[in-house]
Parts: sequence; C-alpha cells; structure tokens
Amino acid sequence: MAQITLHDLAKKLNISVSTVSKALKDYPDVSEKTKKKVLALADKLNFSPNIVASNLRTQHTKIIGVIIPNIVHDFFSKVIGGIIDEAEKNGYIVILLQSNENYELEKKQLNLLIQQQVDGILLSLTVETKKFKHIKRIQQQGIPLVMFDKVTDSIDCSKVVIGDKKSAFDAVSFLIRKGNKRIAFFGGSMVALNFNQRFNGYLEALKEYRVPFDDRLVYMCNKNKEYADGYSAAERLIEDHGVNGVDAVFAATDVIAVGIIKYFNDNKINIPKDIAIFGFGNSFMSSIVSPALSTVDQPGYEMGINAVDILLTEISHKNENENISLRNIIIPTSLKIRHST
Amino acid sequence: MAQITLHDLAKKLNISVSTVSKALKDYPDVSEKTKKKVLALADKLNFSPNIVASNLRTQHTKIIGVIIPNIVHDFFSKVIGGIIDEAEKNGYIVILLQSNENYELEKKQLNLLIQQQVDGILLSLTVETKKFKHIKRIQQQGIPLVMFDKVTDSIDCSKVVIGDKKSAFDAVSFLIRKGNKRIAFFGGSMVALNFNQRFNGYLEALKEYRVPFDDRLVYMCNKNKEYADGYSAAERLIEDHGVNGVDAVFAATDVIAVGIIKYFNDNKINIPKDIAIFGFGNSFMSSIVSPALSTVDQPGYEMGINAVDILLTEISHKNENENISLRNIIIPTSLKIRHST
DNA sequence: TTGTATGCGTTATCAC
DNA sequence: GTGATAACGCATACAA
Repeated sequence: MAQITLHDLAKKLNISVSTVSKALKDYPDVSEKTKKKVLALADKLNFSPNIVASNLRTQHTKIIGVIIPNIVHDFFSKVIGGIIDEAEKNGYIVILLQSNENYELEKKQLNLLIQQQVDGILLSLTVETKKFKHIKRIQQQGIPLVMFDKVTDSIDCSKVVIGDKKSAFDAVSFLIRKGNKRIAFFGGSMVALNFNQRFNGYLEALKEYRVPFDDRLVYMCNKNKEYADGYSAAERLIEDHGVNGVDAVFAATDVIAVGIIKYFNDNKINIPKDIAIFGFGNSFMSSIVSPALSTVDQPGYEMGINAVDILLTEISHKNENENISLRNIIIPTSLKIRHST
Repeated sequence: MAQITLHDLAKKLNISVSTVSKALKDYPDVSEKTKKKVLALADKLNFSPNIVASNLRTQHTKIIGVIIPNIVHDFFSKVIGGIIDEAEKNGYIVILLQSNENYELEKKQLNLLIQQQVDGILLSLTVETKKFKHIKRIQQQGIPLVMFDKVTDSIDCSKVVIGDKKSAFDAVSFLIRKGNKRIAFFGGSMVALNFNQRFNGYLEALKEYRVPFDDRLVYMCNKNKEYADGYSAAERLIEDHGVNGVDAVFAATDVIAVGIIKYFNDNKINIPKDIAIFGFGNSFMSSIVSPALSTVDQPGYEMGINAVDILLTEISHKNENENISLRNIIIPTSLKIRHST
C-alpha cells in the first residue's frame, strides 16, 4: 500500500540506506553480492524510487515544460508528438500546458513551470503576447528556453521555426511560373509573425518575377474560424474582381484554402482552370478535399524533435557550466503539388 | 540567478522560516503586519516556492499523469485539450505520455508515473494490451486511476467512454429508416473494443428492423492507414456486389468514410443517391469533404473534462480517507446529418 | 566495501 | 504571534 522506500529495503537487509542507494544505481564501489541482494529484494517488493525526493536532492527534475497556444490543431499536435517522443527517448518527461491564445494564462503558466523546477522550457507564443518580461524572467532564472513556431525577435534564445517566408516565396513562384499573374493572398490576423512572413514571401515572389502587387487582392481571415472566413472571403473576392479578375489564390493556411475550395465548388468555379489554389500546412484534410490541395508541407514532428534536441543540449551545457551558443533552426519545407494548381 | 528560498526571505527580514512560510500561505495565526512585509519582499524578489520540496513534504504533487496511444489524432487531441484545461482549472498539471500503441511502452510509462508520485492517472489503452498486471499494480499502490475511451472489463476502476454501441445503433437505424436495406459495415481492427461495440450496434439495428445480416457486407480496414484502406475496401465492395448490390455504408471512423467517398467520387458513384455513407467521429474533415459526411458526433473535449472530474473526486476522497465509488460514464453522442445520407 | 552524517526547501507540530 | 525543530526520501562527501 504505502510506498516502499530505500529505508525499508535497508532495514530488511540489515544494511545502510546509502549502500542500498548505491547498489540500486549500480555504483562501482559496492560488492556484487550486496548488489544482487538489493536488486532482488527491490524487485520482489516492487520498489519504485521516489523521484520527487531525488529531484529535490539533485536539483534537477528531468522534466521539460511545454506551452502551446492550442493542442487541437493538426500542426501543433504533430509538434507535440515529436516533442514527447524525443523527450522520452532521452529520459525526460513533458508537462504540457495550453495557453489558449491567452497572454495572462501564458504568464501564469510560465511561473508554474518555474515553480515546478522544470529543467527547460519549450514555448510557442500566444497571438496576444506583446510584452516579454515574463519570458525574460525565465532567462534570468537561468532556465534553458527554446521557442518554436510562434517566436519573437524580442527574446534572445534558441528558436526553431519553419521557413515561412521562403515557403511562401516558393509557392507563389510556382503559381507565377504556371502562368498566373493575378494572385490573391488570403491571410490570417497580421499580428501573428507567421502570417507576416508568409505575406512577405508572397510579396517577394511577385517582385522577383515582376508581377505588380495589387493590395485589393489581399484578404484577411480571422483566426479560429478560418474555414468560414475563407469561404466568405472567397465570396468577396469574386464579388470584387469577378472570376476573370483573379488567376490564383495563395492561402496562408490549409483551412482557409479549404474554405475557398468549398465556395468555388459551390459556385461552379473550376479549380484550377478558372482559379488555382495553393494552401499552407499539408494537413490531412488537404489530401482529401477535392480537388486535392497543393500546399506547403510543414514538418511538425521534426520541429518537435529539433526543439527538444536543442533544449537538451542547452540543459546539459548548463549543467556542465559550459556556455551555450544559441541556435536558430529553420526546418525546411517542401511543396506538395496536387490538383488545385 | 539561483532560486530564492524561504530561508533567504527569512534572513532578510530577520524572522523565522516558519513564519515566512505561514505568511505566504495566509495562515490566520500570523499578524497582518508581518504578512504584508513578507508578501512585499517575496514580490520584490520574484520569489517562487520550490514545489518539488513542497511535494516531498506534503506527499502529493498535484500532477496527473495521462497516457494515450497517440496524440496526432483528431479525437484524442480534443480529449487532451479537455483534460489539460479542466486539470488546470482545478490547480493540477498534466504529464502527458504517448504509448504509440506499444504495450511495453505503456508498461514502462505507468511505472514512470508511479515514480513521479502523480496524484492520479488517466489511461487509454494500447490496442496491444491484453495483460493487465501493470495496471493492477497502479491500483495496489493506491493511485486513483480512471480509464477513458480505450478501456477494458478486466480492470475494476472508473471509466468514461462514449456510447459506441448505441451510437452505431442510432446511425444504422437512421440509414434503415431512410429506406436502406443493404448496409455495409466498414470496420477497423476487431481487436479494439470500440470497433467491436460499433459492430454490435450495427448488428442490433439490423435485428431491430428485421434487416437480414449479410456477412459479405462486412469489410475490414487496418488501423493507421484507414484512409487508403477505406478507399480499397470500397473498391472491393463494388467489385463484390456492384453498385446496385449496396444501399449504404456505415464506416467505423470518419477517415475510413472519407476514403470511401474518395473512391465513389473517383468512380462516379453518386453519394447518397447510389450509395449513402455514414461516418463516425465528426472530425473536422467530415464537414469539409464533399458531399459533407453524415457522422456520429463524439464529444472528445467533454470526455476529457469528465475523466478529470472523476479522477479529482477520487483523489480527494482518497485524501479524506473516504471510500470511493467507481463510476462508469457514457458520454452521449448525437447524429450529425449532412449530405452523404 | 560499507556506514554516518548532512542537506535539498518546504510544511507542520509544538513550544514559547 | 512567533520560532525552533523534525520530518519527507534520496544522494553524496567523508569517515571507518
């Protein structure tokens, strides 16, 4: 019932607690005989060391704290999958918190992680986050921090992101080379860094190929109901320009793109003959809509793995008192060309 | 840099550690004046209590451990969302582990959670799990345990599931009342309890409406590549029976259903006129495929909330030494009727 | 090779 | 209203 402790084992074997401890940790300076004795009894009694006590003593927890805006999100759930697998592979476990895109919650949760004495933190910012004092505090405490996906220039730490700008550049370049000139951009809230970057990539591709930029081809879709917004923005697009006034749409997320597809299908606008559509994310749905969506593949699982790897090296460097060099990883993306372009 | 401790505060204020501790916890037997003094200094120095030490002392961690087969799954990610939100609302945090459908990992992870001294465990079984000694061990340790979604009769604990059987019964009944007689069942691996239940619901609906059961209308789709399997099973279905030999398909998951839709669309089989399709899950994609999929709405977020609530009451009952009464919650589902039926 | 003693930072009991 | 002191279970420097 009650947990077995080192003390219990020691008493039963008539040896000292420290010998038991050492035997269990396979220290060289304890005889094979006692080692066997201890191991056997521990096994028999189903002994589980109390990690909390160990943590207090050793001053590290082998826990990494992760804060993300939202778990119910194709991309983020992949990232989390990568994080958890990679952490476990290296003997770490993960405390997962979701900020629900709420700045105050993010702040509170960061404090929580400090209190929990996590060995390191993986953070993806809220859209709302504009102040960074709470994050600087993490760094003042000397807790290794790696930001991923939703990052900011205001904080000096390792970061892992996907190449939003280059990906968008590649996608729009592809559209242009296919002969499209009037290419609309459907973005989400401009606050989020990702969308800014994707928009910049769009602009740069236009510039590269000397396609004039027309700001009336830029449409905004609110986050959190991107699908419906994609749909209604597509409606506005056609109202504003007519089917002939647009060649293609580059959407900043797959969900927006799927909303557009839905509107076009409903209104007998042929994809890609009348208007081509390019998405972003390569989420599962992009392969099953019809026509199947050309999109940017965003390797979430790999992002998770990379973030953990960087964090773990920073943690070990900190433990060795070596100084750490910040890293800025850009996970390469690729274009998945399907039938919508 | 180094963490501030109670000791530090006490020294700076020239009072004892215990008074500081009490002041911080707003004990009644400490004067307002010292309380204020302590709080002010704690605030100024950004004091964060070391929860690990507190945990060791109080013998509880306010952590709940969660093991699921796979996070990258529409339904599970919703459940996790509910779990994390509800846990946090009650002052608990969540350690999340994924077993990747691997029995050995599940075993290892359960032990890990014991060592971490979690206050309670939420578990959803691997498909592989056929032995339950590792789970019984949790109970012997007196750790409250609630199973969700993938549960087993072999363990006596609280459970929260959705009504797989009744949902399937309702869906198939709906199809029959619409005039369909030749209704195929597309299931996943029969090992998983869910599919068994869904198949039973299918059978029972047939019986209820005196529709003869034809085992040649039952097709199996392997898990993990349900989409492709749905597609190829649909192909076999048509080969075996022709379009006229089938009225409708009830698929055990949305992904399978979407695979079927894809095959039918590719082969100009009209949905629902030629063959109707009913899915299971109400995942996001079910609303965006075309035709939009009729499906069973499976409230994952609510399942997460319920599981946490039950677990927390068991934890508090355990702490109060009251005896706990096991609960068996069946989260009600509802039919989402769209255009595929 | 084994044992003794001490401390990690907090909480809680019991004096004062 | 305040403080000294002893745990919680483990790890480790040092002594034996």
